[in-house]
Amino acid sequence: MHAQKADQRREGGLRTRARLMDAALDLLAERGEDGCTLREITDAAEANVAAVSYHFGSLKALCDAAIERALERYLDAQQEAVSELGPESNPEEVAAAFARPMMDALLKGGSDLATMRIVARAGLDPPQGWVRLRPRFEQIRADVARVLKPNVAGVAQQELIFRTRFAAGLLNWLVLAPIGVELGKKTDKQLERLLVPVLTGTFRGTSC
Amino acid sequence: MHAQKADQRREGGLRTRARLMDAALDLLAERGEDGCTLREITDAAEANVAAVSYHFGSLKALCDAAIERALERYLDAQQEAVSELGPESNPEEVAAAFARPMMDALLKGGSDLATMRIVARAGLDPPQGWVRLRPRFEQIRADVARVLKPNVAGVAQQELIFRTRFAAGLLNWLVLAPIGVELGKKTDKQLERLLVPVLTGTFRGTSC
DNA sequence: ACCTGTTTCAAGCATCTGCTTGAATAGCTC
DNA sequence: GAGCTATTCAAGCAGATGCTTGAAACAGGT
Repeated sequence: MHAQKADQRREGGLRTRARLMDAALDLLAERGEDGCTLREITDAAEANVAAVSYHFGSLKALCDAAIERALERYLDAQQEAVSELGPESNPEEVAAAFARPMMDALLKGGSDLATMRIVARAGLDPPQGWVRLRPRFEQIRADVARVLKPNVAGVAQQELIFRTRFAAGLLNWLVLAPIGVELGKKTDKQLERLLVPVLTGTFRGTSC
Repeated sequence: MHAQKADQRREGGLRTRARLMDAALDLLAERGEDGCTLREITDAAEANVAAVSYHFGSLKALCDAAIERALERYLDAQQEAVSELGPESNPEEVAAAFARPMMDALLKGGSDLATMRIVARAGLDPPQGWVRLRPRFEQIRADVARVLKPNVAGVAQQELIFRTRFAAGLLNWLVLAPIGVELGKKTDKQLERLLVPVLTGTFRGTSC
């Protein structure tokens, strides 16, 4: 193929592909994988139904791609927030860092919140590419538990990992529940004051 | 109508109605309201498709009825568990009582777990009859917050109600998430030892 | 035996589902 | 212009969806 510029010839194609992706992201966040139809997506993206088959192969493939992108975005944000913790961080700081991506999404709304809602749904109903991403989730939980350990007396590492999963579950539930949208109208500080103590308590359990 | 026994003539009809209800409960718990079809339900209930229209009017009406029954079952169990708390109960006892219905469902599985899964889904996506049941939910949260108040220093009643909502959200997430099924294989004591400290921490926040 | 009201059933209807198809459109090179 | 390739489009297909229909089956009462 003597077409170095063959892919550039039609940036319109890429634009359609991106619009489909964005539309899928929104609808997946709203209604989940079942419940959003091919025609809904193409209508929202202002594209023809055949565009999905052409660009992604199938509706399922498009959804998988959108979900995987959402998961990766979340992992990146979460990893960055947690990586700023030092070995001397107390449980409150860990909770604040851990909740940061979800809180930002709640406050900002839009496609950021959509991303987090997809992540939360993926936690309830693990998608195709879950296996590939799971190590990253486990790594983050292990990191959090390691930082937590010195400051939570008499609780085994394994149990701290469980508590981290519960904390993540709580945040996931929040972005999916109506109360989450409600809390998203508050200010950053208000939300933090409400959420961080709860997560701190989740980490610490009955040991103070 | 001179038919005092007209309703008794066909108890078979009631049996079909009940089978439809049970099948709907199971499928709603598994897949949610979207995602379970008329034919799936009637196949599971070994009934004809027309039976749904005949007994309930429509698929939606059947689902609404099943969801409402699940919510009422949950509210009864929750209310009973919480009512046994006294004004001197500490946060740990409150947490244990509050989590009792969900923990029982996880351990027992079957239609009890199905009921709780429907409740959890209803919390994320409030159904038709939510308005009618909401006061009972609010009453329970207020009761829990009132018992909690004397033992959680310096936290406003309103914030304790929020924490109770978070605690409920955590339990709801648990019955929907794969980890919940996993934890259901443990013993009652093991599950309690794992869950109650976390919920206690959720209630207490950073104040011990 | 006949009637009456309740419940079941097979068949079918209109609509929506995901996906395919063949033709049309547009940019690029020559 | 012609030729090539990438993209878009209207139309249509087979299957699934919720629901309706008219007939049948059945248990009583007369």
